[in-house]
Amino acid sequence: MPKPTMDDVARRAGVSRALVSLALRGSDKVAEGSMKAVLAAAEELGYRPNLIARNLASKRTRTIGLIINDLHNPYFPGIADGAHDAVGRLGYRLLMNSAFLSPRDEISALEMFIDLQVDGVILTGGMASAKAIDFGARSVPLIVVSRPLESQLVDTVNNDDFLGSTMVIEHLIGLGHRHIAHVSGGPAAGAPQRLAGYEETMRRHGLERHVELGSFTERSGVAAAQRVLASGRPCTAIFAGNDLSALGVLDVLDAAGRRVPEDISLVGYDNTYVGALRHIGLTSVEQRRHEQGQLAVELLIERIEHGRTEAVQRVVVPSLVVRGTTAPPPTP
Amino acid sequence: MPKPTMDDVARRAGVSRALVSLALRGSDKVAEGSMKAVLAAAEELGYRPNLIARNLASKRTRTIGLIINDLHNPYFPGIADGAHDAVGRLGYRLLMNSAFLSPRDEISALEMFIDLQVDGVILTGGMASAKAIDFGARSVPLIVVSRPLESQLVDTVNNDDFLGSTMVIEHLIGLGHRHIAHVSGGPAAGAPQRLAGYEETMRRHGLERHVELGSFTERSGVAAAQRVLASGRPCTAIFAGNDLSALGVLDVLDAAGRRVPEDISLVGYDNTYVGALRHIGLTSVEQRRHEQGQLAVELLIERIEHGRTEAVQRVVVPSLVVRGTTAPPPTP
DNA sequence: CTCCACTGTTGAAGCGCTCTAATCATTGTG
DNA sequence: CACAATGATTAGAGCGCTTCAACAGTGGAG
Repeated sequence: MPKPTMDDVARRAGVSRALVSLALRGSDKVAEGSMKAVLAAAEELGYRPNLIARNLASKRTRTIGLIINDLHNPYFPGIADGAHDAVGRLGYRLLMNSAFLSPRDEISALEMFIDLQVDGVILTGGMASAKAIDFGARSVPLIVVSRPLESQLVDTVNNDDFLGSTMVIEHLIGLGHRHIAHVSGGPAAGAPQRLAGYEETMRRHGLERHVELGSFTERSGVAAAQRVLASGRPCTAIFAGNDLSALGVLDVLDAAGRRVPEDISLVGYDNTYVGALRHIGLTSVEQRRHEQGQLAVELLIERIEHGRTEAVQRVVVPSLVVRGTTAPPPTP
Repeated sequence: MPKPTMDDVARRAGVSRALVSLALRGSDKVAEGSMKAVLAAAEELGYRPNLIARNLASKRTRTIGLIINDLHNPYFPGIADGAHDAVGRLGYRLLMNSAFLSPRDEISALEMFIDLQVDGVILTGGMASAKAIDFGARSVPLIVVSRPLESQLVDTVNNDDFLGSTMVIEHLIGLGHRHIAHVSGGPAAGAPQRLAGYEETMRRHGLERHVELGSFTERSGVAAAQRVLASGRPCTAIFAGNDLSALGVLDVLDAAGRRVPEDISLVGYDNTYVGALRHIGLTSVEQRRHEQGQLAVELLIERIEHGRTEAVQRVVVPSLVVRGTTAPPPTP
């Protein structure tokens, strides 16, 4: 049997389709009696409004699309949680997709959301070109989270990566480290800012820089750490661009028999639950993901409902979380 | 300026809307010349088909909805990857949502997909009632992954939890362990089967059982491990129901100064990348997630395109991955 | 030539809803 | 008691597309 439509409900309740439409959306111009009749009829028929038809007719979807760059990265769920909370509170729906770490998939996820006419899109992390993002922003309110981006069109929410990175290096220098290597994230979201914070702070303290390229994945952390060790350059501390790559670094240090933090200190970024496990106890930087996710939804809805058009850039303040992987360098 | 519609393209190309529709979907009954004219016109206008309208008219969406039980659990991304691959290969789209670990959110995600008229839904993990799931299955082809479920309506894909669990216990017993505690997952997906495998195997070997209730989260692993230690019962090995809770157990053992595996062995389930980190080196059970994700999509499309209606239950064979957290028990 | 079978194309109906403007029913006012 | 005002309801157009039946145009068979 085909699904009941609004007409079926109308017939059963003895009213017009228009009234059913109003009643089901809780309009206050529907008489109490009619309201009850409609709700009863809908209940009896097991009626569920067809969102496709509704969206087509109303040209609104009350839906926000969330694109997660990498499902494997424990950084992102916190953002999703924040978005989920805000969306529920503000009467919207959430629809998610992943970029599967590929700029191409990222763009097609964005296009899909645009074609589905979602009211707004949140892009987290990711590496799609700024041009592609701006292009998308011409079709839908768009906000980019956890990825610093210069744009006249899209809003952004970020933690202050430069500051967070500076805090890390100051912490290590404060402990007495002079030889600090950085495993960068390359072009990944926020990585250039973290690199800049590292370089600026090292320079300010007159220390020599040592950067190895990574990509915010565990694998890249492994490769970068191997290069650090192979380089033969003195190194008493490694600042990895994110927790995930720090875990890769940790693996290599373990395998090489270098004790953490006795022989070498290690810091990550993102304060993920994995790093927080006591067994790992990674010193890291908290980004306030939940807040970022909520903020993103709120900003988006500001655009959707109040028609704001000038782009805003929101920055949340990161904080250093000191755990067991950092200590003074070994005394020679 | 409003977005161009199909009529705009038709006008510009000097053909009818119906022909544009055919051309854009690559029909072979469109003359070469018309095809080119239509594509050119669409290109020039920057036309993108409105999926909502298309879906309404065609009553198909070529979209599969994937509901992930817990974004924080590193188990699920592997399933999503598998689904993503299969979906791309078979010409469908993927849309995701999370149950945010809540049966209520799980059901509303399911309802949302139904209301959006997706062609099929994949439910991973989760704890929604079988009744609710069967109800949903009456509205959309549904498949449940990584959660054993008896149902006449929905397909399922699982690893053989009973077997996997048996392998774990046999491994521990083979190492010489006699006092093996199990941190179960309660009613969580697959947990009862793993519990059964534990109990059956222990019984068969004439060993005493020791079960502490958990819930497949890290926190629950912490609490359960504390109870194991506080119980005063002898225990040389712990089998946690999944990797996530094993990590919680590990935390407690670390804090209590119990060395793993010298004092106590630890096994997880799921073979997540976190457990695989050398620094942790958790012995675990591989579930072939990628395969499960692919299989789910294939089964779903079988229903969608070939109208299969009898439910099938697919089982993939798990395998034990021995790492550094298991060793013979300490000699007294 | 006529007839038929194609190939390519189109008009129009319709998917299930929303929303505007018009209609109907009821009440209050002078 | 006529008339305006208010409240409740509905007809109908329309959202942007697909689809189906119908229709030209072409060419080959008879």
